[in-house]
Formats: sequence, structure tokens, C-alpha cells
Amino acid sequence: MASSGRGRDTPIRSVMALLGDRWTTLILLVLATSEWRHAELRRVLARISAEQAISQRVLTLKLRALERDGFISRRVTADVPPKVSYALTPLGLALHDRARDLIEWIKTRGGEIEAHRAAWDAAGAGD
Amino acid sequence: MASSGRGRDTPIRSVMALLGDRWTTLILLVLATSEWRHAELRRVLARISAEQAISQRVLTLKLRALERDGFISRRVTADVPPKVSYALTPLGLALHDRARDLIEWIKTRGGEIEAHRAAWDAAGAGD
DNA sequence: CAGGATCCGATTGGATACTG
DNA sequence: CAGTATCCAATCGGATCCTG
Repeated sequence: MASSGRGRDTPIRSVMALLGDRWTTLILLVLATSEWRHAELRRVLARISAEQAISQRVLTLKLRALERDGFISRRVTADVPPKVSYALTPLGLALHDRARDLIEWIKTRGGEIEAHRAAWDAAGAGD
Repeated sequence: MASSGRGRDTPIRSVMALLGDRWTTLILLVLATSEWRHAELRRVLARISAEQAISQRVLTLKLRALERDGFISRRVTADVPPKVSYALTPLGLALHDRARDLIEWIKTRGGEIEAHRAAWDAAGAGD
């Protein structure tokens, strides 16, 4: 089942969806710092997300999706047990930069957004 | 139940999720052209998405979410039946601009991404 | 016309157990 | 350690019906 899936998506929609999902952007941010092994990556994601850990299965799914699109590369050593490391490709680094820009923008405007939400929620609270 | 929901999200995650969902970015693109009424908006979204129409319920949900964050404004006339129009706020226009940038980037790199996918799918096809 | 209420299918993400 | 396979809960989006 390696081939299709939701692969008929245009890159536009699927990449936007990637950035919008629960973990992918965080993975990009971490991989931008250096190369990481699977288990290490899981641990650091758990720490910085602060809520809860990514499951092993979902981490694999997200890494595969990023690899399929050419955003990350996977390197395996011949050791036993094998060591598998992930790193951003140049394309992935470029995507990361875009994600950063977006995050920075949201940070600068985050106050306004939260103010709107507070006002909205206050107005609707008396239902 | 107007208040909470997934409202405890930080703007970062929720705005990224907004851009990554099925319709929101498309809605931003359309609203950037002018003000639209609910039914018109539904029709034009159906046309440009080419796959299938957004349901009435989901359009309302998306518009409410955008309104809550202060990205769009809702204007109602005193007519019977009332006319309801939606338009981008300055904050929403700024978000739209960021979405456009991202889309443009994906377009310029889309070829590479699709090439990676093709290679990946071909490699995995012989399972 | 705008939109709320229901019901439903599909997808997403998490927990756990198991394999090379 | 890295990854797969199940099973399950929650969320998302769609279809339909109903109301001011």
C-alpha cells in the first residue's frame, strides 16, 4: 500500500494540510536544528509540545509523509540494532523557513487574535 | 456552549490548523476579492474547488471560526429576509497575504515535490 | 436566505502489543 | 531501536430537515 493513499492531492492542499496538522510543523522546527534519531525526536517533541507525546505510530506516519514529498531524508547505519536518523533536505529547510515566517507573523498578531476571541466568547457566553 | 470548544489553543496552532483545513484558505482567497453573501460564497467556492461543494453547515462553521479570531466581519441588513455579508478585516487581509505567499512558494516548488512523490511511489510500488 | 439541529461516514491521532 | 499491526476515541466534513 505504499503507492496511492491520498496521493492524488495537489501539492498546494497537501502541503498546507501538512503544516496545519498536529505535529508536522513542530517536527520541521526540531529537524532544522540538527539530525535526529527516531526515539530522540519523539522525546524532544514530547518535551516542547508540553501537552502529551506523539505516538510512535503517528511519528512514523508524519516522517514518511515528509520523506515522500522530499522534505526530509532518512539515513540508516549498518549497526545492530540499526540507527535511523532524519534530517531536512534543502527543500525541507526552505519549507521550514516558510513555516517559521508564518509562526512569527502569528506571534506578532497573536495578541489581537486572542483579544478578538475573548470578546467573541464574552459576547456569546450569556447564551 | 459558545465559549470554549478547542478555544484553549494557542493562536499558533489554531491558525496553522485553519490554513491547513479543507476550506478556510479558499475562503480567504475569495473574500480577498470583495464582500460576499453566504449563498454566493457557497456557490463560488463550489466552482473553484472543482471537486464538490462545501456544505452549508461547514461554511457556517468556518466563517464563525474566522470571525471569532477577528479575520472576517459579518454585516447584516435589516431586510426581510435578511442579507448577511462577509468581508475580510485588515487582520484577515494580512492573514490572506501570508496564505498567498505560502501558496506561491508551494507552486514554485510543486514540481520538485511531485517528482519526489512519483519517485517514492514508484520505489514502493513493487511491494 | 441564513443557519441551527441531527445523523453519519471518513479521517486523524493515540494506546498497546508485537517483530527484525 | 525502529517500525508495523490492531483497536479505539475524537474530530471533521457532508447530507438532510427545519425555522425565523
